Amino acid sequence: MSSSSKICFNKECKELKSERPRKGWLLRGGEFAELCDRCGSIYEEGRFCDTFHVNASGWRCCESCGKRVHCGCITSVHAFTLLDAGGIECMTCARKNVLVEVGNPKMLNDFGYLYNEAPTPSWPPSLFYQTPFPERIKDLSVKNWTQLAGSGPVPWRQAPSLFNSSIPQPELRPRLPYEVDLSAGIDRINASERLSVPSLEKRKLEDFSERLMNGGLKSGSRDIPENANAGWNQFRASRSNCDMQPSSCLNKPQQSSTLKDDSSTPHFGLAVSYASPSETNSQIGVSGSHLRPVVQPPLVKQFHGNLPNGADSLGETQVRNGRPRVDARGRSQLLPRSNSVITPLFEKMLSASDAGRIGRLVLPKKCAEAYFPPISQPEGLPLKVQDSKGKEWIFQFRFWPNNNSRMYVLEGVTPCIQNMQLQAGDIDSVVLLFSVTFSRLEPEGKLVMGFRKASSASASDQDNEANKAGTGIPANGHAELADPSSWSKVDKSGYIATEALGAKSSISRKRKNTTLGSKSKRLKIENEDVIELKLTWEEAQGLLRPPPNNVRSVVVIEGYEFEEYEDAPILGKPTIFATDNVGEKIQWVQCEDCSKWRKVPANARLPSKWTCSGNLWDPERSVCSAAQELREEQLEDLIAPNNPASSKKLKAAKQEPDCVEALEGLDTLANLAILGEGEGLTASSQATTKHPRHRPGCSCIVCIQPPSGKGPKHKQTCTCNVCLTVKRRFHTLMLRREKKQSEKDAETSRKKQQQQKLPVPEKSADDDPLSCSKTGNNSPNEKKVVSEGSDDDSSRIKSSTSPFKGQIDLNIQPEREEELSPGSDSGSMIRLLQDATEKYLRQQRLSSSGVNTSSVDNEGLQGGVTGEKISNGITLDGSHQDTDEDHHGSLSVKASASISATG
DNA sequence: CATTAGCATGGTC
DNA sequence: GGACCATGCTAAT
Repeated sequence: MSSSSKICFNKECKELKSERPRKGWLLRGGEFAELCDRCGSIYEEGRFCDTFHVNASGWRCCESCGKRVHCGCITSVHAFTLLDAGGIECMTCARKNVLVEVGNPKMLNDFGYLYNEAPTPSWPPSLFYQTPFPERIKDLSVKNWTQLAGSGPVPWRQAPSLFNSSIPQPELRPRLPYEVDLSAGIDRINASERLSVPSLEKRKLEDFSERLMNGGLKSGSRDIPENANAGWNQFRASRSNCDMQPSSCLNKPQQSSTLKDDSSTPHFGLAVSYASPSETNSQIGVSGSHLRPVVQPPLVKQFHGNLPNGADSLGETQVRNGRPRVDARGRSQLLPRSNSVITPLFEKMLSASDAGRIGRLVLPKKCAEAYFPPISQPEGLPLKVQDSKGKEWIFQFRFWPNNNSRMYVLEGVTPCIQNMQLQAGDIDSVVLLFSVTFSRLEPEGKLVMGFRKASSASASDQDNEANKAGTGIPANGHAELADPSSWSKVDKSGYIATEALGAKSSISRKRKNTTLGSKSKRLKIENEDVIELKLTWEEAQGLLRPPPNNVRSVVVIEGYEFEEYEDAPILGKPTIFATDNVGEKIQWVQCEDCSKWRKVPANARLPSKWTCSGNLWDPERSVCSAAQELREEQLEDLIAPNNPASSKKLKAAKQEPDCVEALEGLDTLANLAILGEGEGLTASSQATTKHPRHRPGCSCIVCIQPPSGKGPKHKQTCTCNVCLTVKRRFHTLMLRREKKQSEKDAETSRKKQQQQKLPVPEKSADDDPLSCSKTGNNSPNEKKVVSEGSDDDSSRIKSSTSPFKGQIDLNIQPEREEELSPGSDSGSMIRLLQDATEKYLRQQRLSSSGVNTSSVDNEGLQGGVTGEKISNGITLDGSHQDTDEDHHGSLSVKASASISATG
């Protein structure tokens, strides 16, 4: 340990360190070299090698600028990057080159969201080093992907402001040459036994360098996928797949040759990075960083809070998503070392044809339309996807017309699948044992693909999967994660448990009769146990605690403070997070001895063996003899939703997610192994068949989508959930807007009237959007519209100025806002909107003399919707760019005119 | 002839 | 019966 000596760590220097030694480079041991002031300054100025290693070997010249760079010591390890073609490049040049590309705003255009392989400009030098810089270059170059993919602007997802990061550019000074892996593939957190794999240690040292600070703290954008599965060094394989991934290869100016072994030995980001900013489980504000034993996730303190976007992004996401909070929570849990979040999108069991040589992966239509860029041409577009190893693939995302509908496929997946070692030889097992998952890395919008091992080993041992005692955690399959060679076989994506079950059932069925396969292949999650598993994922995150010795050192990196622990975090005492009656976050913990539940602060970190005596917060209840504060029924309420046994009742669905944050389930940790990709958490209620994360009632873009295909799928009188939802939302929106507008009008009118000294008209007429013109509203802003087909004079509808000035997102899934374009089933949605609009107008008419309420949802919807068009006044603006007439442009509804009456 | 691309068919929900 | 999707089939390369 550098600190052990009082002498400057620089062996060329014999000076004593000052009281506060200057920090130098990161040592292999995870500590920083402590230097004397002079050396520290020299180091910081980047002159260390120039000063002390002048005569040392290892000097090379930058291929770009010719500058001499010392490549032979730990100090300068980050000062250069290896070029595929040989030679090295100083980081200045490397960065310059990268940034030039990265900084290209065009990357953010159109497909930037997804294809932006957007390495952040803030890539730390170390990344270049550790991970073959060339790889990064490749990534960057893949920006061309935009063009590849770009068959036109496809606002599927807005490009994140990756390049607007306020995060300061890292200095080029060498730093943290080793360790610190924040990436912490959650999936890999799991079992410690894996951690013990000897080889891992080395790997960790060599591969996991400072992702924590660099990747995690700064860029973050690229981290998750890696941590999800491996690392950025995995790209090499792409070489062998060049033919299959033309773009990828073409865009790869440089290949990493020096690190290719990396890919063969996948990362084991054992470190845990748990930062759950928003989540209530404050107990773990940990993020892993961690140095040392490969196995340990160091805890990073305040990780999120310090992140530029961390919590915010999450919060925003939650808000914007408008999804069940559980989802958000799940996501928040998956915030390894950065503010990036992986949003599980969907998964698909691999079918024989998917895994076959044809290389076509059939995508569930709804998912494809919901989460992939809209495509209007059958040819589709190239889709860049990063696999769990960090390797990038480009698939052709396209569709085939099929029965007036579309059949979406991803072409060119074979190499990927093969690469994942899911390869044939046993296609059957591939089909049966794996599923592919798709997630989106936020905010980058990058598509991340993962393979999940639905079942481990051969079908014969599937039984093990059934051994999901309580938590339903597959008994096996995780150990494999520890084995690099098999790593790729195991997916780390979230829904493992689910898949395991699904796979299991599919396996058994399929083995008997392949024709039955499709049934099980469907993305259905109907086993309650699965739900439990997913819940446990969250739980697991709440179980990490600082290691017993709690020997920590605080390291400030890039302005962020990290707590580093020598030992791996331990699994803490399972607790139940809740909110007490005064709204404070607390957690309930059970005494090891008396089993009574005690209330402790939410941020209390409790040892796994916690007893009442440890109740420092409530002296009165610091002894087992003290009565339990929590009543049994209350306890049940708390536990039930999360308790595997009781969760079967799906009580969780009724629970306020905020109240119960975590629960028991150490077993879950094992599950973490497979929850790698950051995917994982799911809602507490049962998933729908449409989306693993979605529950009945979910109104996300996927779930709400009307059956796709051509032609109206929903009649105007349809009262299905989708229609009702759309209508309701639309209605609500209209009401709101109208109200707003009315208020404005009222204000305007008042002013005007005051000016004219005219009697103030009935306020209600102005304030109430529902007050139709009958009331004699003379608002100057009032516009009129003929409600076609109206058969009564009540058809006068005052809507004042356009309630729809802007676009209306009926999906209330902002993340899809930009994607609501052509490819989707917007046609149907438009129709629904029309219906809703009509409904609304009708209601307005009908209730013209009354005050409308917001509870109109259904009644209004039920009643006589005619086929009348709302072409008057309201423009349903669908830019019909899709060749498919049913795929209208967007869902945005623009009512350019106000609705008014014509009598 | 092998492979690929695209469409069609049929099973399942 | 419609929608979805696995997969078969065939034309094209």
